[in-house]
Amino acid sequence: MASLPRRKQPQQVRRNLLNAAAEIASEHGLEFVTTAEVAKRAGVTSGGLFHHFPSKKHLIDEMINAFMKSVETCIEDLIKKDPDPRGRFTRAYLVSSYGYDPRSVDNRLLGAIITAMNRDPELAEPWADWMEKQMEKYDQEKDPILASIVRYAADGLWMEIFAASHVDFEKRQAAFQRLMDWTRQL
Amino acid sequence: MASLPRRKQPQQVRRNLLNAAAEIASEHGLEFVTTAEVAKRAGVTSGGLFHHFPSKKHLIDEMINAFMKSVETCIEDLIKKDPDPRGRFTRAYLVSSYGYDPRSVDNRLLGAIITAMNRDPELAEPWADWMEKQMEKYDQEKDPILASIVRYAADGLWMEIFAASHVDFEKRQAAFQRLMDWTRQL
DNA sequence: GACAAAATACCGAGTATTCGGTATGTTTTT
DNA sequence: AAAAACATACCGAATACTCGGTATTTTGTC
Repeated sequence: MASLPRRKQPQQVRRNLLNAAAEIASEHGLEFVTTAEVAKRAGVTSGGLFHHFPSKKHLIDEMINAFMKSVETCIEDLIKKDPDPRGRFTRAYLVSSYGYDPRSVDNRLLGAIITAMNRDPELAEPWADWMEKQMEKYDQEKDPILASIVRYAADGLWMEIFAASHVDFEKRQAAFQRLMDWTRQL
Repeated sequence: MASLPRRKQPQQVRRNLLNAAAEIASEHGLEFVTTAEVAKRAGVTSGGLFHHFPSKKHLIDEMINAFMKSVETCIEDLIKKDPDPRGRFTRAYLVSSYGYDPRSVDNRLLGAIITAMNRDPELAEPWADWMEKQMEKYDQEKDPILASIVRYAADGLWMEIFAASHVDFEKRQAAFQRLMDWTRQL
């Protein structure tokens, strides 16, 4: 079968570059994302990459923003599907933190991004703004302190997977269950 | 006053090198720790550094181990000074997580190290072993699940400082207080 | 204690490699 | 023909690490 002449799809190449960057960051960490490797995985040369992005920073920033957006929509979906209005946001936040598979691409990528946030605080701002907006919308809870504790614990649950070498999954599950129960009485 | 001829103090130079590495890591992140800069800050040339350490990795690993040891002794001191035997370990863990000043050298260094743990899991093992040992010693609590939740929340409290751009310190303080109360009834 | 010998501590100029980025072509689409 | 979408060939700076040499300290011997 004679293949049709391949038409160039620049926007697809662009997406490929962003995906390649995310892939490398999740596999080995943000520091291993080099322009040469990203270009190679996207089936393009270095020159091609710099045709689509004026600098490496632009590429990375756009990749991070795209991922954060996907996390946001994930949480928003969980909220929409939740029949119980009490503590919806906090519960969705908890589920999304706990649900991550330690080896998953997303979890490792999120780790790389949070790391980058520490170095570059302006990266954290869109996320903080979104959080604040969600809080205003949903945080009309009876016990906002308990809600914040649940969210702190959710972060801890996530970090355990991110940084710990071996984990007691039974205890972890039990802690998650109790936290979930707490969100019902918010 | 004529200064005495300066005697060489190799072990002091060694410490200076380790301190310089920690300093740079806490100021700008582990990725900015270069052998040249470390040597410069320690008042030594690159060659001098590699006389004391066979590779950069050896230098970094030793620096990390030293810092982890200091955190361990900090927690152990808190335990010793605590008159209430109930939930001692969990309380000390919580205090040490909450107490960190966001801008402090130690907190930023710890961030850099935890980041490195994700990339290099063998770095996390000594810490995990120590944690397990502490758990066996102190975790004879009535409610081990609640204890683990408090510790998860402590990690979350720490991470908020590490990664967030702006923080509600009042709410943070309130959450800390309630967590402290919980440790009294463990 | 004097003194040579050996070991240690350190210097500083390199080396090979990697990386982000550029300048300039060549092909494809419009 | 003009513009967009790439490829090719470089550049300059940075980095971990090496290596030959020198200064300093310690050790062994009388």
